[in-house]
Amino acid sequence: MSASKIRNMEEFAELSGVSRPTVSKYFNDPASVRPSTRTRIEEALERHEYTPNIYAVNQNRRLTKNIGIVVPYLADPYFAEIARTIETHCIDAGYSPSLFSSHGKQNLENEILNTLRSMKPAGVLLAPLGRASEKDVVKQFCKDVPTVLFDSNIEEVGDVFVGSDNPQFTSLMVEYLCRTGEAPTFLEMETPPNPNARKRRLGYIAAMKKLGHEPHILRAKGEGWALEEIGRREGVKFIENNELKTKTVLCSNDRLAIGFLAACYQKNIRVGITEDCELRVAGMDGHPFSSFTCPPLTTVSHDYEAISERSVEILFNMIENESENESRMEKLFEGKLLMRSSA
Amino acid sequence: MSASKIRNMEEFAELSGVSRPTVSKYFNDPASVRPSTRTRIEEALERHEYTPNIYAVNQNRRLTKNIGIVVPYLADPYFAEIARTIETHCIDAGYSPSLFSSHGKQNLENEILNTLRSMKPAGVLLAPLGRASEKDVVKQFCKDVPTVLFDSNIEEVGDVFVGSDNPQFTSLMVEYLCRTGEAPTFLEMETPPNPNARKRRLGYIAAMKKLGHEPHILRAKGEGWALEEIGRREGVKFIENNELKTKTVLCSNDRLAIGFLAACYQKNIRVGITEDCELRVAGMDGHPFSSFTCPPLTTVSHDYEAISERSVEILFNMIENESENESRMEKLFEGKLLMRSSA
DNA sequence: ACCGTAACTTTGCGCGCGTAAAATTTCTAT
DNA sequence: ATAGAAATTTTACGCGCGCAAAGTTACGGT
Repeated sequence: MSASKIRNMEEFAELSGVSRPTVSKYFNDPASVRPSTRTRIEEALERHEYTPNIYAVNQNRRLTKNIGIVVPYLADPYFAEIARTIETHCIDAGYSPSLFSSHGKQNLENEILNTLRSMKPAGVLLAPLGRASEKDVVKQFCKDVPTVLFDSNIEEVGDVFVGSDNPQFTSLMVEYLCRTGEAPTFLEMETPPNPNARKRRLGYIAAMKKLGHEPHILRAKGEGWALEEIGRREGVKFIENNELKTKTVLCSNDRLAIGFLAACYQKNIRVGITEDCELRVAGMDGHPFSSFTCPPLTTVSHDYEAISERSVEILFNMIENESENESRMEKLFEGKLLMRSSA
Repeated sequence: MSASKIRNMEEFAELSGVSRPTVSKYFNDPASVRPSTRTRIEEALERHEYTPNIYAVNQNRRLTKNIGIVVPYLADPYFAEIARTIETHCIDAGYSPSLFSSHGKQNLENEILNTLRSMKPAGVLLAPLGRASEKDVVKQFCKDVPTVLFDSNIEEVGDVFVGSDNPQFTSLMVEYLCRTGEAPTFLEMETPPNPNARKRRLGYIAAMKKLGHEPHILRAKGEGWALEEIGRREGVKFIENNELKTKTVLCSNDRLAIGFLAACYQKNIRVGITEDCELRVAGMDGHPFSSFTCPPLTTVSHDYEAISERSVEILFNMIENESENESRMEKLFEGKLLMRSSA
């Protein structure tokens, strides 16, 4: 708000009639200086527009106020959504979040971890690529930097994992599907990009056996993160080859389900729970777009809010307590069944 | 790769048998030191694992190597996709991109611009909120920092805008729709979150008149970025109130169209171009999910690659040439018609 | 072999700020 | 009012590195 721009804290301190270190103290915690002093600084601040140089600040602070957020694939609205929530929580707590996406590539994930390391962040929230992650690299990173793993668990890596209870997802959905109709066939990726898929498959098998049904699994070929495309392409094949043994299909995740719905449409198969429908299709994740498919997708939703809130909370605890890493901690949240009209 | 970790450039210089400033020079441009010197440094680098402190570097450099990327809403796959492409281009050019999302909120956009300013970035690629942006704030920012505006234009703000030719989008689509069937009704937001919508409406009106049709516009009520939800909710209303005067609907953007398709499904209206369909629906944007709707959405796609590549290219030019801001420059790209089965 | 120039390396300084220790002020209890 | 403790402010130093100027080395022409 002033004509004269301040160059540094020294100058600003002079203008506000306080010594520089006091000003420094004020910026680190306004409540830590005497009210009268604080007022003088804040009045000067209104007149003179000054912000401490973040680079100088970060160079000298033992620990920066930066928080790294890493997701495997930001173009996936699920991650975009959860990143958004986490980001907001960090800002509210007075930290500066930096968002990174691995874009599904291992080498990029490694590079990001290196960049992050050199940022000396107070902590990092990392959703690893999973299967494609270089386990040793991630492990070492977790040792160097306070890190909370989320979404995708890597065995024995890091001190904390926060995510969803995948077996619960499947058993919940399988029970629902069996209760309301025919037992489901399971559709998944042959080589899933992340380890949650495996847990879901095992959960499916367990749930089916428990209910006295024979598991039946369909494996879609394909690599990478273009799950919808894979779901459609492989879905068409399965339909054409008549490999759908049942009238109910449970997809390992919503994006696959969205692709599979497109396949059904293409092959003129009516999906839904009404009389005139031939097939029921369900997904898992509670993908932001799952309520706009035709028909709207029945799915099990992550507890987005709880996962992101808890991740951040735990990370802040780690930061403040310099956490003695006792035993590895896993915090899992249950999913919620979203009954819509596809199954 | 070593046991002893290096504390600073001084130490590393000693270990590599070169003076510190020479090492500094090497890190700024490895080619700027004598080959023999370079070899010595690189050999030491293999033995000792050292990275310059980015904060110290950025504090002292006239200009950092940081590039800011700001999008209005990262949970929108369109922006996620374009951000991803831009990010990659920046990295390839040796810069460090930082990604920010305004999450549709003006105050967040302003905060981000402030953060960015204090990061002393070499340049910024900014997709402003548009209507919701605080014009003066953005304008001032563009004066302070080399900035390329993309996606959403703000009149007289900044030196460069790169985006799509919205009128061309609509005229292309209107012509196609009229050629292949009934002239379209236009469905848009009553209060669109960004200014492209206005250009599209005007483009629609112009194209319709040119072809001798009376424009007909439907306005969906609602605020914010939940476009699919608005498209569905309002779509249902329009259908129930019988406000669709024609058998063809052109939506102002794909997300609205996706919502509208859901509305049609809900109201049991068959959408498509085959005999048995009652309605044709088209969108605009080439949204990543538009090919997985049921039916797959006919739309006009942005030239994502061209827009992101050109934006970055222009920004780098501005950075290198300290560009004398001649006249304001606008670079518009044409859209490509994606004929699918919804219209 | 010698000199001049270009290319490179070294010297020396300063960037803007955090922070420990010293000096000062403020507050509390008598 | 006053000593002593507590809270705050000041002094003094260092962080790790970029950069300009000075010094040194390499190289080509004669």
